[in-house]
Amino acid sequence: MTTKSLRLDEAHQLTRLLFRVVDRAQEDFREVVAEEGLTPPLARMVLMLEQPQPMRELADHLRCDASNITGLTDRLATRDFVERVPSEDRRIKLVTLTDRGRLLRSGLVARVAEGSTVMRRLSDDQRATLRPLLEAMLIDG
Amino acid sequence: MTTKSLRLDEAHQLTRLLFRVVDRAQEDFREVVAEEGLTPPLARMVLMLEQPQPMRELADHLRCDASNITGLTDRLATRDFVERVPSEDRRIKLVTLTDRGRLLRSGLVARVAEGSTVMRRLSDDQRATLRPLLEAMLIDG
DNA sequence: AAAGATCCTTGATGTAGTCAAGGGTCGAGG
DNA sequence: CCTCGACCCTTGACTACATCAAGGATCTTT
Repeated sequence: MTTKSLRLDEAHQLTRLLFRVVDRAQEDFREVVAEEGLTPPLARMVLMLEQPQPMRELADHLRCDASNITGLTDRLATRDFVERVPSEDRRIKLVTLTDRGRLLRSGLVARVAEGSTVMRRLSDDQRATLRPLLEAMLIDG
Repeated sequence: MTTKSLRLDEAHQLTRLLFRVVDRAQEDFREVVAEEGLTPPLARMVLMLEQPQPMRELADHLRCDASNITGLTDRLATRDFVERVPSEDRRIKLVTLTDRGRLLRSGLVARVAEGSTVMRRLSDDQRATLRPLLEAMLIDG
């Protein structure tokens, strides 16, 4: 019983710790993408566009309603970062990066990786230790 | 040069991995608090109210504008989870859990700790390994 | 050819967040 | 004492996200 409540307490602490890391990581992300004038949802969408994607696909991956994608796409399109390209199946529209969008995306990719202060604080050894733990946390689902 | 680009690539991968964990953790949180009829911002506020807090304090900790706290407090107040209690300094209002709010909060604390599927996937050993890494990621500001 | 499914958009609605402005309160200096 | 500046909270206007319900266009299946 002592053992058990101790374990529970440890679990709570570790969870809190994880949440703080989560917060920090998001904040880092937000700051980085804000430098490019983007909000996190817009940036995530841009990052997902290495290849042109059907809007439906984007909705599935971002786990949101399809109608939401319409709005995000509109906002990116008015800034000339993406355009809607018709697909063979004419129901489907492929969201495609413009030249300007590709430039934006490559900048984002670099900055996001470098800008994660959370990761920068770890040594190479620590990173190597971390990787399998992160992978374990994602098993299934 | 090969070494360096390899390191960069590893960093990218690790960052992506971290982001997936972050996503998963948030999703877990959202599901758990949704069971209590709360959105994440409302839940975070409730969790912060172990003791009554000046609204200003809440704004600082949640890193948002003070006016935002007014809205969140309103929403929690109409559901009778919190109330505004005057402080000695009459400029300050203390957001305080009602009885119903305290009940809600203790339920949340338990569920959040247990509901983090991300953490449940780790063994005790893995958790022990993880902790110092998380701590390292948070060093300073 | 008709029925049903799929894709995207639109309109309505609610939450969350920001900023600017303003009223109430406190504290310090004249 | 009293005024000025600082601080706290609220309001109003605005934007971004997100959901749902409904609808038009297109494909697929029967």
